[in-house]
Amino acid sequence: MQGKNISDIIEKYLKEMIAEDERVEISRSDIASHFDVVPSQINYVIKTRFTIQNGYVVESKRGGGGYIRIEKVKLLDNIDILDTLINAIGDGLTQREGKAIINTLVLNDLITDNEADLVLASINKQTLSVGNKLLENEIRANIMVAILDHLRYKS
Amino acid sequence: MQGKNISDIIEKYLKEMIAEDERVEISRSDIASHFDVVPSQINYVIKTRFTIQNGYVVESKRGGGGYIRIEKVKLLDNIDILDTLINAIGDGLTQREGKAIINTLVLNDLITDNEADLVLASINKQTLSVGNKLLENEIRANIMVAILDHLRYKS
DNA sequence: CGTTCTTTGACTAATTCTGACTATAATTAT
DNA sequence: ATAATTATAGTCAGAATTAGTCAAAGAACG
Repeated sequence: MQGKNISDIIEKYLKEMIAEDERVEISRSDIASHFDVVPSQINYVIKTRFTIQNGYVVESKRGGGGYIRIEKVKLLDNIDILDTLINAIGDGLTQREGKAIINTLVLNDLITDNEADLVLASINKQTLSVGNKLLENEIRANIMVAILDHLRYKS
Repeated sequence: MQGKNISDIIEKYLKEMIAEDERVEISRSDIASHFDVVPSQINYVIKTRFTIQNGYVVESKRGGGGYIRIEKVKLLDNIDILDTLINAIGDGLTQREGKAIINTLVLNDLITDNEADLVLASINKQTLSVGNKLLENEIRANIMVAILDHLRYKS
């Protein structure tokens, strides 16, 4: 698993940093030049090895003082149901289906009533009205998946 | 909110002043020379970090004895601010502006940290990515307004 | 062999920094 | 009073500095 290619080496390097600090902020170009690879390879490493499924949350900022921040989060136990729901969503979700999912989340104590109300407001038909049913359902699906992904861990 | 770029440092400095006094009056050129930047950088810092979305109101005066006054507003005292925010949103909202608003809502105890995280996931750039930035910002604006409207009914 | 994973780089996007030019208010000179 | 001068702050566009995307080429794997 280690050392076969440069991506694995960079992965190991970053994970050693995170093992110490739980949260790490890097400069993409610094890491890239340290390992003598093109900067976009850092994006590749992050996209393939620091996913939320693996328990990592990544944020970044461009411009002067820009950074990539990688944080290790603790995944919760209930994630099977989340995977199931995400798979069911696919790339489209109607309002009715969305409401059903939110209901499930409340019943399983994954979100509170108040949180459910906010999510409902977000995925509401009028809120997402965009003159194209297919696109609307796709956006609703994206939002729902983002929320389910967030529920994978505790902040 | 780090210290790698000078704008963040100036932001932090000003917020420390405001933390003490709730309202602060500065001389643009003094601050600029204190941090050794051009004066217009102070405008940049204010425009990007002390907006109404961030919960600040800024007034200024030119000419002799001129100043820039920054004041932190409280949503509780001032429920009109919700309308002001909705107005400011108009028909487009960037991710950055959205984050600022959500942060302000948390600081004013209108939503919890968990609720904020869910809303953040909803309005995230990746989530709303639809290949058209104008449309993306419009959807984000719709979501944010729906949330703010919901909050108004609750209180 | 064909498939999947890795590497590369050209192009894009976001954010910050800078300076020339503009606008406004107070003070001083006529 | 009015005009000229001085002292502030504002705007805007371009340069500089980061990071992101995407697709094609190359390597490894089965």
